[in-house]
Amino acid sequence: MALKLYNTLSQKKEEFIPLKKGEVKMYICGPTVYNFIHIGNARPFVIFETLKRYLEYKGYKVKWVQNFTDIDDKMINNAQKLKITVAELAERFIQEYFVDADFLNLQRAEVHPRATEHITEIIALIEKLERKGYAYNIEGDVFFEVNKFKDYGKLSGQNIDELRKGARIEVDLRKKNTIDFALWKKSKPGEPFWPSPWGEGRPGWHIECSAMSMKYLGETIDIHAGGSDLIFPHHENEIAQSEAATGQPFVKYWLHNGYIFLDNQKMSKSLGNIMKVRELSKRFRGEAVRYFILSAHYRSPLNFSEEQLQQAEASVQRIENVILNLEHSLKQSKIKEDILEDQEKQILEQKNESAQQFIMALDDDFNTPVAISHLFNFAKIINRYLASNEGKSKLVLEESKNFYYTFAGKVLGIIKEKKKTTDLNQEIEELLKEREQARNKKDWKKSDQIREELKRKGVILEDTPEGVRLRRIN
RNA sequence: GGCGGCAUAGCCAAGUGGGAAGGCAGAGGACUGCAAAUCCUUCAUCCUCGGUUCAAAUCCGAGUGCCGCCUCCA
Repeated sequence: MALKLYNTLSQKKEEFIPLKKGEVKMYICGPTVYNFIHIGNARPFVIFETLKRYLEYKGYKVKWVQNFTDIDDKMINNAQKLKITVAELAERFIQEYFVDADFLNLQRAEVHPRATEHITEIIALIEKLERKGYAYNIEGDVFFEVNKFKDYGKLSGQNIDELRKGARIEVDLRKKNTIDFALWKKSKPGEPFWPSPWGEGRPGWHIECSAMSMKYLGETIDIHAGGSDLIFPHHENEIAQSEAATGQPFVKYWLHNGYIFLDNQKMSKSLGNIMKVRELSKRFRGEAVRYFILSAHYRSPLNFSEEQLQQAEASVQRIENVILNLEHSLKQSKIKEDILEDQEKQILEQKNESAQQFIMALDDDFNTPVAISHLFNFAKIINRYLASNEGKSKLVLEESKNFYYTFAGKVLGIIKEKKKTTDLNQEIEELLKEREQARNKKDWKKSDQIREELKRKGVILEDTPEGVRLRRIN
């Protein structure tokens, strides 16, 4: 089955064919580490990390790079405000990023390069552009001359003349053209700087991604992804500088996700309508936040609300429950080996069908909401089977469990392996025994009290026809 | 002004020509000592108006409302 992805460059869904068979090189624009990330920042990280998981599931070897922007105006301003150095600020928020990333169940990229650690490569790239006549130096500021790059605007569908008209930015009159952008910025007093052929300064914003993408992944890569707001100018400029320098296509598939809205407006730090991931982590589980993000198609807008997160919690729990139900049944005595009845053969077929549908959905431009719906479809089927009183087939239970661990766990990352409920402490064991005795005596009051007490200790107790079942509150 | 997106149930969200998926919430029922979990049943004139078609949520046209990018931004 072929994976199709919507390529911003062609504005069409295209079949995904990697440059090198069996291997995928992808670069995700990471955070500028001047503050905590918010849920809008987290969306592309979750989406494209999930895409990476899916590519791996499909058997690709994925090389995934995600950068940290650790030098720019915002970094400098915030460092000044906090009275620390830019480097200290970066260090702090890189650590904080990883705390949030772990909460979101994000796997690490193969490399997390930082702009300031690649000044040599950046300078070399600018020099190359200068040699080829695409860059010009004015008093220590180096600009990219957009008019020299004929494909400028191909990603964002803009043409140069319109861009000129629409320019709202305060224009640096020294530039040859209003839309020329900075490759290297001369440092002002008090700002961090690095020596360069053009004097002391620092890299422009766009050049770092070009330099690091090329360094770790090569001149042409398969996938470059980020939020839609990066299409212009960031990614447009990356294309210009990279392709001007190498003469090669920079990226085969450009992927962009839609925004997260809060109060009907794009969530953004400058508007101040943000919800930090750190804030959410105090009230919701990472699984639920992940589910929330994956519950809409990645290119659609997604509205943030507390209610949405609560619904996501409940939905995740339904999937966790089906796994719990399966595991509970597997521990029962009435388990059958091998022999399958017709009904059971049918269930296995339905499981395969659901798996296939799940894959088809993701193959169709990574349609996670549809994929998720198939997890629920099969949940109904398997729960129905589990609710019957007959002996259960071990094979059916195992395969079903596997289905969820593979798709909900490994691929989507919306469930984690649970702490084993078997490692109960002695106190809880005692309470369980006590309650069992009370129930035998039909002392419901005491029995209910103990159930309440267990709940306070983080264990939810459920009575089933096959004995008590325990569930941990996370 | 240029480029682009969105509008489907109480809430979320798929579907882009022929059955309106799925989740959350709600209602009723089954099971249970009670809960919980689970199962069964139930829950949509697809923003408006025209048009094309045997057939439209889906295609075309007009309109309404909301939003984004063109400035740092995921």
